[in-house]
Amino acid sequence: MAETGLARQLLEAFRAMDGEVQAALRDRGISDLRPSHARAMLLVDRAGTRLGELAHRAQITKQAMMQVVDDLVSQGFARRVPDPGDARAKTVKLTAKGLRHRAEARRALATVDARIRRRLGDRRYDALRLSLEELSSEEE
Amino acid sequence: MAETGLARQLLEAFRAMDGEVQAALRDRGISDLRPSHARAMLLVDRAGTRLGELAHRAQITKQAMMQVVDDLVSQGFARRVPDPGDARAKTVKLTAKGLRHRAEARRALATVDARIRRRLGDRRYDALRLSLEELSSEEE
DNA sequence: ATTGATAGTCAACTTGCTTGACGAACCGAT
DNA sequence: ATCGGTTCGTCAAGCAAGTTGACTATCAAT
Repeated sequence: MAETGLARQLLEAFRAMDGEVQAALRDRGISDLRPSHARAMLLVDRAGTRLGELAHRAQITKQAMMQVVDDLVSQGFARRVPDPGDARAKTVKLTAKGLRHRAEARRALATVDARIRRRLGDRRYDALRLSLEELSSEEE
Repeated sequence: MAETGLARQLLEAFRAMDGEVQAALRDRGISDLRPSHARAMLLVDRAGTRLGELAHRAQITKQAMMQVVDDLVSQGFARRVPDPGDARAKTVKLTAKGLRHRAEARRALATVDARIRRRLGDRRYDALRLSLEELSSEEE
């Protein structure tokens, strides 16, 4: 009866999960970090990572990543330090506060993933992951 | 190595598919209809459907659906006709032009879904659908 | 020394939503 | 009959997560 296309179903599933992630973050006392910002923090290396590289990892433009990093910086979770080897570049590093938040965020994300894994069972969860991967990596 | 969370993977898969849908629409000469608007058109009954009902079907607020319908109306794909039985209400109906476009849009969406079904195989496609449904319908 | 690519950034815009506030019409009970 | 609450569409504003375009400073290689 729904006759919903696959695309919409993907979006709905994402939104449902994103809601769960937000709740999981709140449960851990992290209310100042949206899921998207939390996920961005996971991409930052301990030694610092350049903006462009972060953008590449997140599959968004560097300008978009700039705004995310701007937010993280203004919240005191990250700072930009000049790259020693390249005067154009700056590496993004997490502050101590940022690292603490990231640890919690990582756990929150893992919790939600684990909950879903339990809900679907290992076999179906893995199958889902694999199918999604195939959907994403499609170029013609 | 990716260590991407499931949520992000869902979003990426959605974006990939949405891109394919847009391309499929363009291939059929429909460049004035974004995927989201195309999907909204599919929700309109032939006899006309109320705004609130459309919003309910699309799982968005009526205000959000208003904007979609505004667009469709200003593009000449739909019109608002007063509901005979309720002076508050208006039903949204597709124009002839809207119906033609919808037919094409429906084919475009079906084409993409079918392509994915072929790519994954019936078994995996159905499993994917089922898993996604379970992810969406989760309340606690 | 020039020339072209690369890193970050500023600004403006887009898409697909949300929340809040309303007036007009409807409906059920008094 | 009419009052109070609910529902319908709507106006207005704003937000989240992106995009595109233009620009500067630096770098790397000829």
